[in-house]
Amino acid sequence: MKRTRQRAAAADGVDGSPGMRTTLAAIAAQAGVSTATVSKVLNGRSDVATATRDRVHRILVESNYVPQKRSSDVVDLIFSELDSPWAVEILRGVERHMSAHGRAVAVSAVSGDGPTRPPSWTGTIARQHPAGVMLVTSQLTARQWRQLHAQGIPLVVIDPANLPDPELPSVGATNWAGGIAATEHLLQQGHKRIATISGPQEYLCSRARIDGYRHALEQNGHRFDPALVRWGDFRQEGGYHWASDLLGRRSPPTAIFAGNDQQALGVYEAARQLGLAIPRDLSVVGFDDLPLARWLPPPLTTVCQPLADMGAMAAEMLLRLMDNRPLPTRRVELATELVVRESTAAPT
Amino acid sequence: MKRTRQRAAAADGVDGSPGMRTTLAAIAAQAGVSTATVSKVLNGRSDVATATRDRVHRILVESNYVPQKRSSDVVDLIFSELDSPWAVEILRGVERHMSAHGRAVAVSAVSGDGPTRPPSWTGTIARQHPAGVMLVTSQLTARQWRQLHAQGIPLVVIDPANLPDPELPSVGATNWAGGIAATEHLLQQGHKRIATISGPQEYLCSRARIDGYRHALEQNGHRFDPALVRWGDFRQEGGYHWASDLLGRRSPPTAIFAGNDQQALGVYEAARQLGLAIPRDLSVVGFDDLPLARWLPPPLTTVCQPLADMGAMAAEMLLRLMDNRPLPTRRVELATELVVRESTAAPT
DNA sequence: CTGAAAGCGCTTACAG
DNA sequence: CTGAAAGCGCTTACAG
Repeated sequence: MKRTRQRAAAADGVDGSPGMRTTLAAIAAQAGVSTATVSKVLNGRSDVATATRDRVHRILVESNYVPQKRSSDVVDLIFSELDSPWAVEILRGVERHMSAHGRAVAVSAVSGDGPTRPPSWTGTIARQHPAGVMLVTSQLTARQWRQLHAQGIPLVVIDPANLPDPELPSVGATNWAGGIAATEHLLQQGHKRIATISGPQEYLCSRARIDGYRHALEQNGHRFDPALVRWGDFRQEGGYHWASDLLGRRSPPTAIFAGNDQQALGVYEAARQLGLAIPRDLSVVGFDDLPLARWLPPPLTTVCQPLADMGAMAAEMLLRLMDNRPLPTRRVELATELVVRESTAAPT
Repeated sequence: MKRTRQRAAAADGVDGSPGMRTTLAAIAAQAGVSTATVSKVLNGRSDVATATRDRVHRILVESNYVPQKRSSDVVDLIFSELDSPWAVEILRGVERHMSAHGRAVAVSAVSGDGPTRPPSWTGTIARQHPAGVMLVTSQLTARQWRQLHAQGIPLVVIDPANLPDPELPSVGATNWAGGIAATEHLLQQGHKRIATISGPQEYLCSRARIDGYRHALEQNGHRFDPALVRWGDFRQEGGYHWASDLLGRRSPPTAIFAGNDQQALGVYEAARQLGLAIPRDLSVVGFDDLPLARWLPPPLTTVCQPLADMGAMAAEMLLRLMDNRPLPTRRVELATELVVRESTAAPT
């Protein structure tokens, strides 16, 4: 008798109330079959009638059923793309902090933030029931967050692409301040025509960097000229494409704030093809300070974004959420810092 | 009665026979306590006498006890360092193939192949009981392999640092052929003093590349000069250090085969500081063909190593091992290919 | 502090 | 094809 309450709660699991896992017995009850049959369906045995199998299968999917086991110590780290040195920096910070706390980090990529991403990706995550989830530079609708939240899966976003909900814990960097620092550095060197190539327009960090650029210009009595602004893709290709475009103008910029280090590489290539020397003919500022930045010829002046620290901070926040420990704050922004190297100089 | 055999097998589990997991009941029997007590120790309850707790704990550790649960669908991908764009390329291939087969990839770094690595790291892995393990550029002693093997944990090595056992499945690239291709390309352009900076001397891939370099020289009637060979660290720093050294010689090389792309970046920097233009004053060849290679000023001539494909291939091999499906071969080497760009030219 | 016993979620050999 | 029943590894409320 003493177990009655618990039993009832388990049966309720089907309704998907947060934190309560659906049991095989609940599925069986709903399908009107025995637990043995549900077990067979789950294990792909052949001795189940097709009609029965289909019905059970449908209910299994609808109920987001996951076999119970002691909660895993695996935490998901989900990138939208797994294709840049940028990603390793975040991963390194996350891995270091999580492994120090006995957690494994499962890395995955949900290809493309756009239409290639399956609409139900958050559902897929929820069905795996990880101990916690970290999402990197990802679009997340309020609905998707609710879906994860309802399953009781702790979630932290790193470098959020948008801000769907002020309650959603996230870690970013001071992108706006970084945009200001980059632009003011160029202004101080005497540049008048400073162009910028930012990231995708729909990313928060792209917009913040552009706004910082604009703020610095206007604070210093310069006009913000939309003709000198391009939205890129945060890849070498985008930097190359738009730098070629900007440098082909009648009065080309003398400096380009490249939005990130990878785009700066593209700007270097565009300049090289046009026979422009950096920094003599063109100054370039990046963003991120990837390990390779100091090794480029010439070493890249860039805004350091502490990616590994952001990863570690997000990991710590997630651990707190997983243990129901309080979060000092939901939204953390780590400081960026300008690192002056040899890709910037006074215009000639 | 029908369960008797199974029961006995479970009890035998304590002896660590491959594939058989130790049960809590077996631990209890060995410790001379009830299963309830072992369970309490496992769950850190306080109502266990210290002496009992210690004894149970010792047996738990000795027996490599892992609570049973349906075998996880997580596969471990273990790097010795998680600090280079090189690592993401492998990770991308592994992740793509594994996620297509419903497996999650847990990434970790065992810091340092050397003394900083805990001697028992393979024991740590064994204790987690992952569904499978992939090790990247890692030293593995025969003893360590046996430890994992005894636990019945499938293992594949990517870019093995050494070859402890011909039975150990591994995926590499044709490093020797790549070394030849790089060197012959430079010879064909007319270079006579070709230096090389390889990776750490204890890595198989470093030695294979050097041997290819030597082979190409001797095949073409050139003398192999040890004074033109350096063992690096596969990082920018090593390339920079040894290129500075080589270029400071009385008769400096006119070309450097840099061992990998990151070291090529260091060579670029050394050349830049000495005022040498690439390729006019110095030709440089890399190895790997990281995505950034084509974006360097000038774009780097390099030997393409299909890192993502190597990751995917290793993933496929591991999946086969996990399912007890046959492996066509234990040792796979994917082809490397020279990619000629703008960092090489005839000496002037 | 300990363990017998009841219980949990799930699986399986077998009777029908 | 189905499910009652026995079983598995593990946990827990409770009696001693």
